[in-house]
Amino acid sequence: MGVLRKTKNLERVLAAFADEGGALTAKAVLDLMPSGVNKTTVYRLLERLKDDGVLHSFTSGDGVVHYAKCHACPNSAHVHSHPHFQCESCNEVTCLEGEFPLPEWQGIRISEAQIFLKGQCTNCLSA
Amino acid sequence: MGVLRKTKNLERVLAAFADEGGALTAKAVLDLMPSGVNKTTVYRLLERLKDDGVLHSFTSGDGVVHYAKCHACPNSAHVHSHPHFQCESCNEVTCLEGEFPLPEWQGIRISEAQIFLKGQCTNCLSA
DNA sequence: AACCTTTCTGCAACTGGGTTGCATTAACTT
DNA sequence: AAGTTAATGCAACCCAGTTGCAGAAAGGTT
Repeated sequence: MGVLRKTKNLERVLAAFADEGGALTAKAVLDLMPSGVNKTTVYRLLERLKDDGVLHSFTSGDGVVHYAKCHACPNSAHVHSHPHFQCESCNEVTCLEGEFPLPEWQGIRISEAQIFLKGQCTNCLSA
Repeated sequence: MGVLRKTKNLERVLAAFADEGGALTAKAVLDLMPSGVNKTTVYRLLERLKDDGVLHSFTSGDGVVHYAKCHACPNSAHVHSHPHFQCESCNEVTCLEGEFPLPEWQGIRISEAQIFLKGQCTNCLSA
């Protein structure tokens, strides 16, 4: 599929991710849209942007799907085994840069790791 | 809360986890119960067993909640930062023994890690 | 045994996130 | 401006999980 037309709603979604450095849930994106925009539209836009490699999605520890911009993603290899992090104080969810060293485990072969960390972010630590 | 009475359903749930070494979803447990048992009952039993420290729950990479027996859990300290693993061939979900070394990241303090790995399990590798 | 109390269970209704089909509207092409 | 096709809104739906309540089963007491 992918995005083919530059609509108002598409620009608004992109603007939302441009402003926010972190990750957003579908509901958070919907709340940022003007009232009247349907949730189906938001879900479809997020899905399309994912297909296009503009966004990637991941699931936070409590099962909520988050979307974030793809920074250094060569469109060819979308690995996204980088960890995601949620601050327990401000609840902000962010992508941590850099790949995570895949752990070794005997007897099994690991091909993919989804790592979700919780703790205190820089801002909240110094506050 | 916690479990107070030894009912048929409770024994059936415990039996399900005794047979399966791995983790089960609420739906999987419900499917193992005799027809007529209500899903609400299963959800409540799982919740109670969690409160009692018999089971722990975690979310797989795609946001599905799984339950598994607590092996070496001192009832006092339920950390469960051990990784969970899903075989991409047989789809079995298991707990990997041993704690995972919490990664270091500069600027933030990490207090909790949820790690979900995918790959090939021992059985499927040798098959 | 019968009786009483409390927990457990089933039911139905509901919530919340997400999806689908279809008719309408808006974007791009010519 | 007209035609094509994508994007949108809407309503209805699916699925996992929750809630309130009435009735059934456990366990204790006599």
